[in-house]
Amino acid sequence: MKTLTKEELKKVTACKTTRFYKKGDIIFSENELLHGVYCVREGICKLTKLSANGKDHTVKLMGKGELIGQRSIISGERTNLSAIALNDIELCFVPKEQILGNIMTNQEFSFGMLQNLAQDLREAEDDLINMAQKSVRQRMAEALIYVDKTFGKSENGHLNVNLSREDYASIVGTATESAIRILSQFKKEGLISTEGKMIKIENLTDLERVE
Amino acid sequence: MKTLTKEELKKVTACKTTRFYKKGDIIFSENELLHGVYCVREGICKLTKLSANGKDHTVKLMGKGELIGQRSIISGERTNLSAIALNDIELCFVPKEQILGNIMTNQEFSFGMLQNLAQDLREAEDDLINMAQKSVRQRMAEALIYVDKTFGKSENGHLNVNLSREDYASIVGTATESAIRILSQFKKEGLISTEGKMIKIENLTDLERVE
DNA sequence: GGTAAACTATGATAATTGTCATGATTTCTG
DNA sequence: CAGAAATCATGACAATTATCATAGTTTACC
Repeated sequence: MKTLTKEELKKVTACKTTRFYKKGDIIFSENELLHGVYCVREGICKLTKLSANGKDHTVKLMGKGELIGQRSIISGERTNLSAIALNDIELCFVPKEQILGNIMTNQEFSFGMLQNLAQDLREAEDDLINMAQKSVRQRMAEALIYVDKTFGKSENGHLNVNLSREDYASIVGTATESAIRILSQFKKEGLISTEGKMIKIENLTDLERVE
Repeated sequence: MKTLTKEELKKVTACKTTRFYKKGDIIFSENELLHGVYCVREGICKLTKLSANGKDHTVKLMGKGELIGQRSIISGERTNLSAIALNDIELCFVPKEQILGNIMTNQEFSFGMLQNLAQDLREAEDDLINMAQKSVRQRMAEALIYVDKTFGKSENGHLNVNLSREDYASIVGTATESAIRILSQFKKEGLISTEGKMIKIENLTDLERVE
């Protein structure tokens, strides 16, 4: 957004609206036509896809400042993922006309968008390869590290984002029971500790070494 | 490329060069800085990533008309994948200055690029979810259908692209032995037939239904 | 055309992960 | 605060997939 001129920014500000969602609310579902993009102001949401067996897989967690729905707006296709609030969140909605207009008239904005997508693509490819080549145990360790690095921890050291075991299973791509089992193992091994559903990383170095 | 003006096209044509590679040749490796993008003129190549255990995973097969390396050029990062020729191929190389120049001056070209990346991103996300949620058997069936749909078959019905069992294993994300076993099963079930390493799809309908 | 190298095939077995069942905790809500 | 609902935990077992071993086939090349 920082690539827009003052004039353009004024227009965007004029037409953007703020929306609030509660934990568990669906921002949009798979196979919808979006009318704009969302930017996360506060809170966290997940992008997921439902599978045939009723489970869903979490492709990405989105935090403050991240754009949701840009891919669909650019390609003009329906959404391939759904977006669901993981806690109470505040989004700012910008109509697609605004986005597409700026893309066609402001090269810098357009290039910024290109870089965003390039980054997302790289991440998706890396995730694909992790999924293909790493064990559930290793992917779980990486998921914990990812949540830690991306969303930080509170004063007492617990991960800021409170995900259920089911959420972790959905990120890692495994059964909920397997996720629980592995987290229990990590606890026994002293890699993490838990307090209710809150998780604290106790030994990052060894967690990074998990194989 | 069709979004360029005559003038711009003339410039691209002036600086582009044609390169030939033999089967197995490395076009570029992981973690390289690219000086331009490649467009496939003839033949097929694969984009792969090596894992810790020495196996590699194939992210995508690239055929005639497809662009390679655009992500790296746009993000300015090193490559995350390597590109390897699957048969004798002809590529046309365009220096990055040309591409970046056109992105900054031609909105239509830039938008076309955006749509390319959006498409790639969608495919990568879909692949990721397939990897997470489908069985090896199902992914193998889909790989065969993909190769059939994308690269077609010869007069006698065999798949045009001749991939080794190891190549299939790398696409599906499994051990070579598992890939061989599953193809043998498919053969017994009458879904496919083979002649040497050439594969013919005998029953597409049932292959699509594999679970 | 023969030989080495690469690839395909298949069995036996082990490791990983999923599924089902059941109970303990925690969290939510009135 | 109590009861219900959701979540977490763990065992037993089944299914899937990987690994190792070994042999047959095809392909490439001198």
